[in-house]
Amino acid sequence: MVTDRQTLAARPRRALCPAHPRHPLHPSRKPMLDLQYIYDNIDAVAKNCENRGVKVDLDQLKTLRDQRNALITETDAARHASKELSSKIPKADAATKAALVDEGRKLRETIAALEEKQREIEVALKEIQAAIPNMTHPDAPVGRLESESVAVRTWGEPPKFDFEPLDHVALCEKHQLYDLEAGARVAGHGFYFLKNEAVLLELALIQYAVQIVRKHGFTLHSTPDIARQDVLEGTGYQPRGNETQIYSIKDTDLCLVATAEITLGGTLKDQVLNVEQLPLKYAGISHCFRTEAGAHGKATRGIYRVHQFTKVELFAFTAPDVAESDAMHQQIVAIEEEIFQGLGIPYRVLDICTGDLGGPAYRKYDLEAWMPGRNEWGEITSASNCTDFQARRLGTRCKSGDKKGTQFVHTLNGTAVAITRALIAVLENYQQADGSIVIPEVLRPWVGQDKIG
RNA sequence: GGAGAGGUGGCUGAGCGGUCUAAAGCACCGCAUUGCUAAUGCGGCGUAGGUGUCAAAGCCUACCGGGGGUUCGAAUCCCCCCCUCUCCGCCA
Repeated sequence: MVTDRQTLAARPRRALCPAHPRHPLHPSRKPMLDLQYIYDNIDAVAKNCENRGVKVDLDQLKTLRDQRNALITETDAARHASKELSSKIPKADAATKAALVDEGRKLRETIAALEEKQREIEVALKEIQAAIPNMTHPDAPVGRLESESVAVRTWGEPPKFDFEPLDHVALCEKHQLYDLEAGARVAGHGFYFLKNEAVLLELALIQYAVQIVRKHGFTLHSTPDIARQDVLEGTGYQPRGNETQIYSIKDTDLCLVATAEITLGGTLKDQVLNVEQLPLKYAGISHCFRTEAGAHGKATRGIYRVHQFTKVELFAFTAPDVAESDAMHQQIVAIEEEIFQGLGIPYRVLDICTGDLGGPAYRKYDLEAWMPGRNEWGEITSASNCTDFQARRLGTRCKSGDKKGTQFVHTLNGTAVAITRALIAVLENYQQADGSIVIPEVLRPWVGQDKIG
């Protein structure tokens, strides 16, 4: 994912918490850790929250959990009584019947009151539960600051220019590769027209990425660009509210997707799979729409941070086993690296530190490309292993022959190529002294020329 | 967008206000039996939560597309929504 971690990856929590569990902003709508797991591993969870810089009242959670269980027992007993009573009514004579019906009516009220109480406790409980982030891979670097993420490896050499390199803004203007003014006129700031070779590059990058991921067994999808609210919620996005990153369509429950992670993850919402079907490897092409709320003033020049871009995304469902999802995570990162190595873009791989993981990720690697125009590294991809955190909310489970019941699968997502960021990296790294831009070898079959200008 | 039909357990499919604790069949598993393949009989066969236990068994509750309502009692009646199929309209 190419995204501002502060705003999207962190997925800020709601400010207000409406009481109804079905309310779109209700905390239960977020992915979360299993309640029983938290209860049984309270110390480990507490330690993890601390590492991630998240404050949670686990004592309160424990209290509420006990209250909840007691209430469930009580409510179930009341319902049992009610059922028993009802079954007597058909056989009763008229006199006792009236009395029984009356008693039943009272029982119904009791049950309703208990249920109401249970709901209240559940709301409070889930509010805490939803604030608890996923557990963390033992090898992930512990740290609070973005700078504490660890560069695990670097590939390629930042190009040395014997001239003053231009940034993508200058390059795009010079070669008429985009039209920001027209974009703003048509749709507002943050929207843009790609033009000329940039259009060909966009198509070429998609083709190139799609060919590679397909080679690695990812099933290609071109996905809807909109999704229902409950799909957004299932994948852990907050569709509405003040700080949302998501555009929603008025008077409907539809939203513009921020990534194909949402649509691909949604494909198996509430499904029970057979463990033998796993892993499932999906790739999706979609447009991505992001409001970038709260991101004003940060790198707003050009197309580094925009409200819409096109992306090829990888998504995987694996067996509920950390060894499995870990291996898939490595594979996804390897594919991302293969893509950027093929493009000849220098990059480094960051092992994201605990404080910057966001809620759902168990571990996350970002690729940052060298961007000469910024004279620094810039995020181009992001790959997360969400273990079962997202699947719990999505309701994607699997059955394995030897085990009773079902387990939540593990989900992973990663960027194959996000067009705007990749475009910046290509343009800036391949610029020449004469102002022209060389087209990377691997893209030429689709671009149809070897340089711009 | 309009009209009609329909969504029930892994699948087929009955039930249309009161042991539904969901019939039956298929599939699947176990046992028995028949010298093999196969057939037959018997039993089992879901998910989630709670309780219980060292663990389990067991017991309780919920779940018949989703949500809400009526009722002592709802798969069954009422309202809203979603989806599928057929036909019509519109359209790239």
